[in-house]
Amino acid sequence: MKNIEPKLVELLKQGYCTPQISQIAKKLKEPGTTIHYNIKKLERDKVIRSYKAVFDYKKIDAGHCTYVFVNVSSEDYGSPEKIAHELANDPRIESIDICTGDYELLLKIRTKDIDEYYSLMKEIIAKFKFSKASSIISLNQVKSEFVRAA
Amino acid sequence: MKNIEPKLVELLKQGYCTPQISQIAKKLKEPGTTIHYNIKKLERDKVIRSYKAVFDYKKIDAGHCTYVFVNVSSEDYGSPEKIAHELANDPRIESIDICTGDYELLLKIRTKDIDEYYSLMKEIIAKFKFSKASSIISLNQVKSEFVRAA
DNA sequence: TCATATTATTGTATAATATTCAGATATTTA
DNA sequence: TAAATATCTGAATATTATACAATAATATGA
Repeated sequence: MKNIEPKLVELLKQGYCTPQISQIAKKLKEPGTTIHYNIKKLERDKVIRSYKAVFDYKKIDAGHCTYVFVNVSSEDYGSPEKIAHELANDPRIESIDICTGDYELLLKIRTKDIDEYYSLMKEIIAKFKFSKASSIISLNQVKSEFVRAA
Repeated sequence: MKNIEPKLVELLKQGYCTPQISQIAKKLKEPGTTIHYNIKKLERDKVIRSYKAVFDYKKIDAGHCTYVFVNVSSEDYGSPEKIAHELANDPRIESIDICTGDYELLLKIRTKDIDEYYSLMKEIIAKFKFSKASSIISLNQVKSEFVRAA
């Protein structure tokens, strides 16, 4: 058998979706062409960045969710953006923020389990020479990406 | 003129999108019917929870992003889930986690500006009798919902 | 092991949906 | 207030998803 599922998940996690114009038209009781026009405008103006799927992350081996506060190395302290952009390549990192407070970066990380989390952290701490990383583990994800849990 | 934009944003923020089967088929070089079958399976098994849009939140009056750690009231300490589910109704709250550490809840909040943030916080602190709330403001959102910033 | 049931793949036909286009209407600009 | 620009919308068309049926692969269990 072809194992298409992981490829689908990877594509749908970031994009490869599209708005349901006729469903929206029905819901808002407006002509489909009007909805179409307005959505294209939002796309043209880059108000909409992407259309994507939201998963039950436990079911795609990404059920272990952790927030990580990071102090970057003293050399990188002045421009954490560079590291942030490199971290953005990792598909296990859901979000990256430059933030106020005692740390420069706040990461949201999804891994299969705490073991995978541990190895990812060791990897990125070594690679980017973080001076400190402090973790908060999510025990229950009630809402994610504006979508409520089942 | 009809001002459809805010209604579109509200709908697309949580759903009203669908996968682009033929595009995925082209990308993965598989028959469209095979992709269709596999995606329907993911939906049937509730692996996929929703299809939605990701926005440039600055452009939809939601550019002020804050992470808020919450201590709930002593009465609610044993079951923060109840409050979490009520908070989930607010469209300005992107995510809600029950978490480890010094706080019970971690919220991700998107408002137009710090004024709207302030009034929202006053509202929910009063409503749910939080005993403490500690905020970290996002200065730069490099990646959100698995999608990189422009 | 081998028969049987279940699940997965895929081409063809059809249904549903998005998109184009052109004309009308509203709004902005100068 | 006239001209330019942006928005709305119905009708025609193009694209895409879906239903179906045949086939193939895998799992089940005596």
